[in-house]
Amino acid sequence: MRAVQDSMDVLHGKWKIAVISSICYHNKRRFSDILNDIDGISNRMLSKELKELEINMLIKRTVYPTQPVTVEYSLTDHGNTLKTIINNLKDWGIQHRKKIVEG
Amino acid sequence: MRAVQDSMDVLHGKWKIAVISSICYHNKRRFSDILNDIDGISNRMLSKELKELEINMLIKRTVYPTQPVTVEYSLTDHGNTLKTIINNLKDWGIQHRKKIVEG
DNA sequence: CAGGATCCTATACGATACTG
DNA sequence: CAGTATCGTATAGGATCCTG
Repeated sequence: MRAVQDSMDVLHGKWKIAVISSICYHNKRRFSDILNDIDGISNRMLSKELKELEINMLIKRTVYPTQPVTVEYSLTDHGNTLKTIINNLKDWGIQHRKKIVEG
Repeated sequence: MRAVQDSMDVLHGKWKIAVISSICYHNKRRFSDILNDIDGISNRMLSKELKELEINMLIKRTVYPTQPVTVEYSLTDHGNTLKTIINNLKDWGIQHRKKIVEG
């Protein structure tokens, strides 16, 4: 039970899983790209979520010294282990929507 | 991506998964029992979470006409389909904790 | 481009007291 | 027992503007 909470401590918030999914799907992804991928997210929140994900070692931030700088986000090996959960959540979400619509 | 969000819409909040886990583990569970199972939850929040879970058809509320009334909560068939996800989250939480501790 | 700073609102959550 | 009502605080999140 505590273990489940440990997971949720990392995945909480409105956008965290969407951010991970975006990076995961594209392998590498830039700030502005993720901003476009996720409908409704603000730069403030994206910045905040990315920072938290990095602290939790789920994503890696790479800076290239271009002008202006280029920043790429990618999943760490540890972050990649979330794929199963994300897929499960996706499958269950589809099931659930069907269930709710059917009544 | 939308599907993942559909799942999170149902599982959001500080206690939802803990409540489901409590009921799931015991098969049937009463209000005061869940209150004791989950460390830190208030009756107000438990009431709120149970109501939302019932609206989303994940749990079933059964009232027995004793004096005072007895109320039992159990998972619906649909609620039971969450077991996989909860187990995944549990396993991942353990992995993650290990990772964080190791550095 | 990749954010940071600021301000503001909404909601989540907690504590406590009360009721059929 | 199984909640509801009320109140107060904290945090999440949104909008906008600014900067190296």
